[in-house]
Amino acid sequence: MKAYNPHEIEPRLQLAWEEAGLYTVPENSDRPKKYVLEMFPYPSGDMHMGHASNYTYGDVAARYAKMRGFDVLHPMGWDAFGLPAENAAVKHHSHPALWTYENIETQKKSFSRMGFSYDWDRKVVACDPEYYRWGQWIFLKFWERGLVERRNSPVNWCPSCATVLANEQVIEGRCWRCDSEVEKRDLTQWYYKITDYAQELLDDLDQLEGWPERVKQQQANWIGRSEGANVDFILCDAEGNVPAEPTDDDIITVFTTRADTLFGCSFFLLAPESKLLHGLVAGTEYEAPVMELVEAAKKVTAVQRVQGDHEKHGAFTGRYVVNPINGEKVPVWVGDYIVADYGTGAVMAVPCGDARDFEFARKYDLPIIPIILPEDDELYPSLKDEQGRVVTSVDWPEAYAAEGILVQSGPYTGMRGGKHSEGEAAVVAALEEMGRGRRTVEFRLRDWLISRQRYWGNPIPAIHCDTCGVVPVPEEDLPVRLPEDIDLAAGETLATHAGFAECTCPVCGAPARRETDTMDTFTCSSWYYMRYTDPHNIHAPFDPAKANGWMPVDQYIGGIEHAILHLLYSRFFTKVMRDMGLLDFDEPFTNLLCQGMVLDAHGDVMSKSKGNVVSPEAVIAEYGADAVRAYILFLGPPEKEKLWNDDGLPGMYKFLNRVWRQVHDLMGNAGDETLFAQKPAGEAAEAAAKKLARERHRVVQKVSADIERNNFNTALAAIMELSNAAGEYLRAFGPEDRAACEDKRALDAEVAEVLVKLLAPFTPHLSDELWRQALGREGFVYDEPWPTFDPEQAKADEVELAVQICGKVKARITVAADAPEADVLACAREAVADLVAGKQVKKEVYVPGRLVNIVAV
RNA sequence: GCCCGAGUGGUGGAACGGCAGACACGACGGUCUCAAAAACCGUUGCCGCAAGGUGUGCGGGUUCAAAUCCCGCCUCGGGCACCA
Repeated sequence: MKAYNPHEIEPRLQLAWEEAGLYTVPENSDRPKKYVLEMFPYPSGDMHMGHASNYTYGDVAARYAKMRGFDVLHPMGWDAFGLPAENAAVKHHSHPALWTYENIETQKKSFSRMGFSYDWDRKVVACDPEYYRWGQWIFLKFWERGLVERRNSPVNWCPSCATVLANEQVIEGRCWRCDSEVEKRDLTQWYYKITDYAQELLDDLDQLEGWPERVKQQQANWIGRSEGANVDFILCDAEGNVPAEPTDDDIITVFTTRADTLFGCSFFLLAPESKLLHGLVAGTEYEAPVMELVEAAKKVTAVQRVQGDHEKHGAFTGRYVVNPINGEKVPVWVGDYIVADYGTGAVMAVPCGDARDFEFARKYDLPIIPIILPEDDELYPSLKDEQGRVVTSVDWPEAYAAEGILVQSGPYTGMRGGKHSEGEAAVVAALEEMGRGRRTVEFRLRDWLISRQRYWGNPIPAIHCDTCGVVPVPEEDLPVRLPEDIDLAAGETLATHAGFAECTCPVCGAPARRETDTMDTFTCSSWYYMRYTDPHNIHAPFDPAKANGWMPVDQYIGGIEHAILHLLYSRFFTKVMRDMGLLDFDEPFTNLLCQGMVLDAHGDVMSKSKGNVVSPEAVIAEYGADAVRAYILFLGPPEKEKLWNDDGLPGMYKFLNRVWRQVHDLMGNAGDETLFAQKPAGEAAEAAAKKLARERHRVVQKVSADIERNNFNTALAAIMELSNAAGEYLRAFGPEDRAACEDKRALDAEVAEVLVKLLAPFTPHLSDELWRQALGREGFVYDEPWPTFDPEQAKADEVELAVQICGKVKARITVAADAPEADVLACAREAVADLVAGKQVKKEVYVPGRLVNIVAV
């Protein structure tokens, strides 16, 4: 027997697997399919521990599925567009493609060194024109379907990245990538109208039973559906007179979820960015203070706002509107806490029921009219009895936003108020009746801003023509290729590049300008998983038959940081492509596993600046890929954060060594390396043999179930238990003892095979080497069927039970597993007879295989 | 503020409402060795010499039985946030 040497085995087998095309998945077989996918990486440089763990989980799932008889699609690729490549190009005076492809090669080698079972024939690289042309094609199809829009509005601008960002890419007012403070700018940009799918994106979360609850919750939060009503207020003069026939210009609509509080509206607010504002104050004494506030509001950054407690500011416009529910005149103010692009950008203020309005009313001494009270409030009886009493702001301690009883609310007084309340329904019904309100739903989700002012991305296939306007690039002209001769270090961009923008209008043939913005990299990652199903198609992004055959992804694995971004966009793409007739399913990812971060031993994030980074390459160099894989899996459940402690790795290496020797020993070819101490065979020894035979079945059952639940750590623990049982057995019987007994020879061979196969998804090199070298088999263990088990044989014929008195363990008894309840109880009573003596037995509970509980007092 | 999730030995972590701490790491003791490494054996929640007691963030409750279910807190992590 040779000693276990991963450094010799692993590279040799990796080469053999590659030469055999082991991971090339067959098309059109009659086996069931399984699509196992890990989120493709950004080619940032070396493989880090996050990659290693993420892809190890996927590899176990894929290898297990293959051995269970599935055709397994398990591809890999690179999310290759993005800013780091540009920054590197500037730094090294080279081209982003160079840096990108170099990193891809480095990572690809690392992945192979980990022994991952990827079908490399299906590699997808997002910056390859053969891939990105279809991203452009999808853009054109979205455009045809009215899902592309170019519009001017305030957008998030990252000054450091020199580009705009999507809402999803702004985290607490900062750029998701470089952490710079994001500014608001008014710019004309390209959007994908994801809001058209807001309702379905929300509803279909319910279908996703295989997704973690927190991810669904986060998406629901982000989509942010609010049911409410639009209510029309009408501009009036200072006396409260409204035009007899109000036109659209006289109406300002607000969105509210609390129409029930309309009687408490004491002022009215517009966002500083409101387009109506200037018309209301132009030429009046109010113009100056209002405009001053508008200017001041522009200077408040998102970061300042997020950091909370930003004091509210407002200014009176000198104008009034009439409240449709009671005809009351209320003043119109501008308030810097009103969000311009949510609802209508105008709000009815009800200070008694809203903390923000309350704060504003206090500051500017505006009336606070109490119209809703908690049922047990002490003011309630007095207000209820004395209709018409107006309590001033001095009397009213704080905003009451919860459900309550409406007071001072005309015909609605006494009704329940609150969101979706009786009062709310009644008020909206009345407004609808008079044509001054209607039910509506608002979403927090904004359209997806996809244009970026960067070079290293997928060019937006559009052309600007002076006569025809903005027109699409004809399909046959795709792809719009990125020019290769660009000097980013000298500050050159697509917009300043000589030649790129130059073109002719495809409609009228006149000289025109090409769009010089590129697409958000998240457009590339929104459909790559479909491309894997048909990666070399030159006529279409994919053949719908192939995509429908493999999709949806059965098991998707990636980081929690994409809970919203990538996962929401991908769901959106899937739904649009379904509506285009390309796909016949609604959701791209059936089961989602979000892995937790790998942290250092103290629980800190690994970072270069902290100097606490553990490189997978370095530990592979010491212990081999199999030990690293197994150790990662053993650290804990995938979805939890994992603390990497170098001290544990040698332990895993030791375990693999032990299995190596045990398998050889079981096969009778350990030679002088039979290291296990010999004990004379006897009754205890026979018990060890019996236990091993039982464990062989029990452990296969447990490992199978655990892998299916992604509990890889406990699956490995169970394999260790089988190995421990094998160790006891091998210590009890020497090679000669076993060779002389037919039953034992059979047990030896069976346990050796089971150990090798159970470990195959976890430590593929070790298993595959043992498969041929120790077990003397042919082919690859990857192609072998997963071991089966017999639940009957997994059961022990004798069990130890705890005997409790009132829930406290007082004794233990051993009984036959199938002993009748009466016998077990009799045995239990006897075991604790002295403790029960003189007491009255009230109840006896027998849980087979577990315990007997005697309740005696 | 709203919405999720998590608190178990020295450490990572196990545990369909049924013997808490599986499986490991570490530590301690031992075998082998001139010695060390490797390998192997044993001990290891806490208090206690022991009998025994006690124990899953804290306080209650349900139950024959609670880490697990319910109620109220505390702490930590994550998401959203002047979203009307």
